[in-house]
Amino acid sequence: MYRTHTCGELRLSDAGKEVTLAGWVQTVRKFGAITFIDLRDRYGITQLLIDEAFNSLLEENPVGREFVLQVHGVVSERSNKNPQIPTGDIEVAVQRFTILNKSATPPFTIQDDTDGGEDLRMKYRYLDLRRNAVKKNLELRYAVNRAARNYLHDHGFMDIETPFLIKSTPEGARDFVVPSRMNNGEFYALPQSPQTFKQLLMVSGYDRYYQITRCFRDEDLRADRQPEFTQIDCEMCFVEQEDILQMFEGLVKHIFKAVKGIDYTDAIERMTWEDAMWHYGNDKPDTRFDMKVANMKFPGHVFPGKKSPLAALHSGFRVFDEAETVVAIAVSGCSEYSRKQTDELTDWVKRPQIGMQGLAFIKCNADGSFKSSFDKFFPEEKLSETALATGAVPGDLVLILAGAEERTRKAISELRLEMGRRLGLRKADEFKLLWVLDFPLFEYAPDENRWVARHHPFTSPKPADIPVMIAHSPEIADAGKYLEHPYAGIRANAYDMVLNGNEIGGGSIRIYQRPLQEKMFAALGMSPEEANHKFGFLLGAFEYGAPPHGGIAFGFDRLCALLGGSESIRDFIAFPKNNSGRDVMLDAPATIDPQQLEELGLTITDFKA
RNA sequence: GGAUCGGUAGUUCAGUUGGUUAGAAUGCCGCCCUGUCACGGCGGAGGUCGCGGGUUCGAGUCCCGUCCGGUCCGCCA
Repeated sequence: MYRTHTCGELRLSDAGKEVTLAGWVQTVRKFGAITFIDLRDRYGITQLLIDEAFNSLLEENPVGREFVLQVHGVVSERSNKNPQIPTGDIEVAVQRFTILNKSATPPFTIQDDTDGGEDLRMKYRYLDLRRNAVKKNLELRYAVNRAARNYLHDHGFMDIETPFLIKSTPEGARDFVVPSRMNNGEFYALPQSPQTFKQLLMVSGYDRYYQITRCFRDEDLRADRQPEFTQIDCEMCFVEQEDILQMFEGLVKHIFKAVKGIDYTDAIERMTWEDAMWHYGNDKPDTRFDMKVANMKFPGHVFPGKKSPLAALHSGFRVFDEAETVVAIAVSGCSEYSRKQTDELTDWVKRPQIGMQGLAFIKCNADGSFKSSFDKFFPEEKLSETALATGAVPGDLVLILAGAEERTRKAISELRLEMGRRLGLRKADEFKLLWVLDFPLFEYAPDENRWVARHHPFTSPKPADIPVMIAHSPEIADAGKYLEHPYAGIRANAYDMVLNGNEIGGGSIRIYQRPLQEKMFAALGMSPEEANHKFGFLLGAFEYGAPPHGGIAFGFDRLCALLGGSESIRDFIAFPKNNSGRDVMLDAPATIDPQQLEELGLTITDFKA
């Protein structure tokens, strides 16, 4: 037996016990004749005391950081206690120890506030994982996993594994591709999600399915995007949208309670996609703070039901008059911004990533007067009218952006988030959930001049919009007027769950009837032959009693990161890839032997050796 | 595919207008220290300034290229 106790469990009540511990050396503190060693394992740190009588042991067997020790000794009360650690009342007076393994000096310190940079920590990830900070994240991940499984199990969901070696479908993200040795010249693809399999399981009658499983997408990465990532993937039979919303609202609340101890008792707020775009310029708004977007001017067909408060306003200010869209936000308490500060904000919106030409502003002074960056074009009552539309009060700074609809709306959304951040309105310990509903079913792809599925091609339209889809063909005569095509107004039976401005889950009620699925493929520009080649198995399954069904998938890594208060998902994945999709520890991807290539019937024609 | 920031001691970083021998902290090594827990004190070792080219009397510093890493845009049904 290597140990009788872990390094995290001994307390004052254990004083006098003879124990054996095993672990890693955190630090060695030497004081002439006596030496303290902090011994660490997954469970904590226990101080070892090697006193005068045993000091020769240490001289004969020098011990350094990260050495693996087995020690035998007696638990004793410390004369100087350390209230900062759970084992701080005791120490183990060592009588004998064994160096189970030596360690080279680690390239960075194994501490909460390590001196190691990201790159180095990834290269030596097995050392990084010894750090408390990373360990806490993996523990949180496991807690979320367990909470999800418990909830889903309790609600009759069954975990069923689906294959990783499947067929490539060029719709959507790029596939990772795996060559087949036994079928030369042919390739598997790794799943972007188990989507079609879970739908087939519904056809098979497994009416509540879940899987916490890996998905693969060969697209460029971000702090919150990895080429392989984990989803909590769920599907249910005989459900409508409302059933799904209820069930998974419950799941997320259960996770909050189990993992963070948070009672999220309010019903999760719901918002249509159109309202999200209208009020926040964004389909995943951060609703922790208000600062809603005021729409001064916009093309009517984007928001057919909306009226702009200042649509009729003719300012004589060309920046506004010639813009497709004018939007504004009121930033609380910032009317005293200096020229330097407003210039800095202007530079911020001019950055290529935002891409605005400039920034107009109105200072709503405390005395009720207004001062704007475009005073000579606007009489004061129009400034007041504009400010009023944003809900500004004296002391506020109204920021106005003008330009092309899509870009401007995106920019005001970014500006809103940035101002929210600067004003400290995006608190890491506050959690605000939101359902976004009624997404458009289709999106227009200008470069291909066709409709693409905004969610995926298995998403059902809103029942009310199905006749529109069936009645019209997808052809777009004038690409510039695609918004006037009936398909632009078709809404999807789809829903996203948003947490603090991050999409953490999304799903839909699926199409389950062959004719409608065929119509959908046709709407996406797929010929019947093509549809049959790619998705014949699904169309076939729909011939044999497919039940109504729908589901949702949560981004597990991202959910964990958000619950852990981090923007980056890397520290919540044991062995993540870097920004270029490389595993710097394994140095993967890598070339393979010519023999392997030959077996696979592959020739590399163009690569930088 | 694009933008942007960075690459200097094992590590994290500083390095002025281009100017003598490139610094700090930490880690590492040695000596001292009987109550530390970020121990402390003294001493020491440690550098191809990512790589290649250019400008210059002179380059860590300026220019061009390239590689690596971070962040973002495009992309991610």
